[in-house]
Formats: sequence, structure tokens, C-alpha cells
Amino acid sequence: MISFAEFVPREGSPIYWQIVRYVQRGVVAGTIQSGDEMPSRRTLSALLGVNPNTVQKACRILEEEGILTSHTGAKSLVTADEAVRQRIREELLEYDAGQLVRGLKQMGITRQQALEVVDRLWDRPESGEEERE
Amino acid sequence: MISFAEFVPREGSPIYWQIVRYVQRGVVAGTIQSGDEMPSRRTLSALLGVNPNTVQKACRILEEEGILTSHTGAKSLVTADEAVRQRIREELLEYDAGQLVRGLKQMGITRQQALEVVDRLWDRPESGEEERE
DNA sequence: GAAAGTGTATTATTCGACTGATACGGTTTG
DNA sequence: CAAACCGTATCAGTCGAATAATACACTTTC
Repeated sequence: MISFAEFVPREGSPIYWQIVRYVQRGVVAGTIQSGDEMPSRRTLSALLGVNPNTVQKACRILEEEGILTSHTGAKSLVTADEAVRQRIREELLEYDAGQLVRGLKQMGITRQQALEVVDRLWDRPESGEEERE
Repeated sequence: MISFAEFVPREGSPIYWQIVRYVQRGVVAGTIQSGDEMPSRRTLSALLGVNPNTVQKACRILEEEGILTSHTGAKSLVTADEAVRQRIREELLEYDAGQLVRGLKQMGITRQQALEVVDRLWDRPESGEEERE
């Protein structure tokens, strides 16, 4: 059973996207493997404090991406093969890092400064969690 | 007059936030300086193809952050002093980089790999701009 | 001073995200 | 078999983002 203990909801993006990314990253990291059971829609929605429909929407997307397999009546299972894992990994990496690089460049940050910030924050990722309104 | 020629709208976050961040980053980079004129609400909304109210919302936030000063009837002016610039710089840096670091850690990426990705993408920031749906 | 441009405010409307409640049919378990 | 659980679907409703259309008061410019 996939654990959502480390799932931390963040404002700014839809909840269903956050669930999708949480599972995607787990699959890439290997903490979520093929054969693992997804919590039921009702169980997970109660755990996260969101609506079952929101969880359903996330599962739908994960299914379309080849990460999850759902059979009416039974629990959904993770079915991500190595090809899918590799694809998701590239996707997330290029997208997330690309977003950061463009932002920092617009701020006039140099490559050296950018690398230093990432290197420094790697030890204290707690920073940057402040409210941003 | 502040130029919005390099403004690139991105889906995923509210338009008014994108406008705010565009100006914030310009102020940090120095491409937008104190005394610069903000385009009028109507002008900018027509240029970006959005509603005047959306631009107004962004300006309201920029004003509350001490970046912009508005006087009814006259054009809004940038009035960010060095203290504000420094504050915005720290905010954006910690927030953006922190977001990335947390995401990559969840993916099981090592510090070394993270630094390599940022270093590599610094030369080709075009990557990662694909649709993500 | 008059016209044009500007910031500000208001009301109504559309749209997607999210909630809440409920229902149906299939699977699992005892 | 029967109860409990599960995925799926639907409808109604709330909320914020964004649009659309006006209107008002002030400033700049000629």
C-alpha cells in the first residue's frame, strides 16, 4: 500500500496535480514500485482531507500516463515499467529545473550563484516554505 | 516605460501572479529601476491580451510590496529601494530553489545529479517548455 | 479650460477547481 | 451467498480567476 505520510499539500497548484506529482516522484525514486496498491479513493480522500472526486481525478491522470491500472471493484495497482519510469524522470527533471533556470536568469543570477543556492539549500530545504500570499 | 516584450505567459498559475513575478524579477535584475513608468492598466491589458482588472490586481499587489506607487490620474511609478530589492531577491531565490530542491529530493536525485542538471540546463533553458497537461 | 489619458470602483457573467451527497455495479472477504 | 469494500458516475453547489462593460475622479497635455 502506497504511503501518503510524507505528502505535504501546497497552495498554488490544484490538489489533484500535487497528488499526481507525489506519486510520479515516488515511482521515479523507487519508493513506489509496480505491484504496490493505491489506497482506495475514499480512504485517501479521508486521509488528505479532500473530496473523493479530487482523488479520482488524480488517479485518472496517473492511469492515462501508464502509472496506475484500475479495475472496477478492485484496488488500483501501480504498473509502471522501466520505460515509463525513465520517461517520467526526464519529464519532471527537465520541467522543474528548466522552470528554475529561466526564473533565476530573469533575476540576473549568474550560473555560479544559482549552483551555490541549490547546493546550500540541499542541506536546509526547510527554507522557502514561508507564506507567499 | 517598463517593457513587457519578454513577458511569456505560462499556464499553471494565475496571470496576475505572473505579472507580479515578471516585475519582481526585473527589479531584482536591475532591468526595471526606480522611476520607471508602468504601462497604463488599459495599455498593458491590451498588450498582454488580458482584462484591465487582471492587470489592476497585479499592480495592487506590487504596490503592497513596496515596488510600485500609484496616484489616481497619473501613471504608476516604480519606487523600489535597495532594501525592497534585497528582500524580493531573497524571497524569490529561496522559494524557487527550495521548491526545486524538495522536488528533486523526493525523486531520489542526489546533490551531484541536481547540480549537474542545473548546470546543463543553464545553456539550454529551452528544454522543459513542453506541454505538460 | 477642454480633451485625452489615467487610476479606481462597481456589477454581472463565465469557467475550472473543489466540495458534498448519492447512487450503481463489480470485487473481495468471511 | 452476503456483507463490506471498491471504482465509477452524476448532479448541485461554493469559490477564486478572469472577462466584459461602465462609470467616476484626477492628471496631463495642448
